[in-house]
Amino acid sequence: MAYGTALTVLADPTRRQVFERLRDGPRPVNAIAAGLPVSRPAVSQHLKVLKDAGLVEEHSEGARRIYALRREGLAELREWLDGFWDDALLAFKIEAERSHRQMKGKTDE
Amino acid sequence: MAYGTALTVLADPTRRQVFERLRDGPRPVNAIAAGLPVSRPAVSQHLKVLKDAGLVEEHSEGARRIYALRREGLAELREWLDGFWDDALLAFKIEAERSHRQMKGKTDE
DNA sequence: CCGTTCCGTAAGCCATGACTTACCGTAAGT
DNA sequence: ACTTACGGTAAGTCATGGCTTACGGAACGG
Repeated sequence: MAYGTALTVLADPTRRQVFERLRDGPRPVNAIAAGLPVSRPAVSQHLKVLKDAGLVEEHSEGARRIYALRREGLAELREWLDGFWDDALLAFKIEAERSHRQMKGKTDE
Repeated sequence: MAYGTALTVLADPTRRQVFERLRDGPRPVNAIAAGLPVSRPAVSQHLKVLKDAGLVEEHSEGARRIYALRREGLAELREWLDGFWDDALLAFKIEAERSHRQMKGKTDE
């Protein structure tokens, strides 16, 4: 149940910011922490949690640690979410809605 | 940023159990709480949180409150997740895999 | 009515975890 | 070697929130 891990880990707003900052590409801790409302060690701790959860990966480049996104870490969470639309037809409808945001169907709401 | 709300709310394991129990259809609080490792009031509290987050909806039937899943509450979270695959081609592949998996009804793990 | 079932709310306890500061090792520049 | 950037780890503080028990009100059956 790694989707549970992903949910737990991404629940924290600060940690989510850290994670989202990696969207645009790998970065050293420095660059990630810059501008964030918390101290640099706090960011380090968040990165550790993210890494343990398989959501980021890290490699050293000299003195710096470069962190990068691991999209596969989100896979199980995605599948779990998809599981809520288990009917194929309904799933299709959802997909369509997502694609072009226009549904005049009979759905409530 | 309602996806943040959804993440926060679904991060708790017990609350997630409550939520998942509604997958098979609407249920009164009674039925939801049965078998869970926490007290009935705890379940009520979780349901309130879920409702405030737009993840479930509630209507009264006599003395009982019936709770039901609101899949739309997951929409933003889904979109946020999808946003991590911003390359159109890659996104398409993911969609295809998702559809495929659902058609087959095959569960992996 | 009276008891029972249903469930939401209040109050309080307690563990979890997100921060801080302080410190340490390592890498590179001079 | 000395120094300066980089960043992980330790220890301790404090707020958050998930749980419990206790209670109260609403609906239904007898």
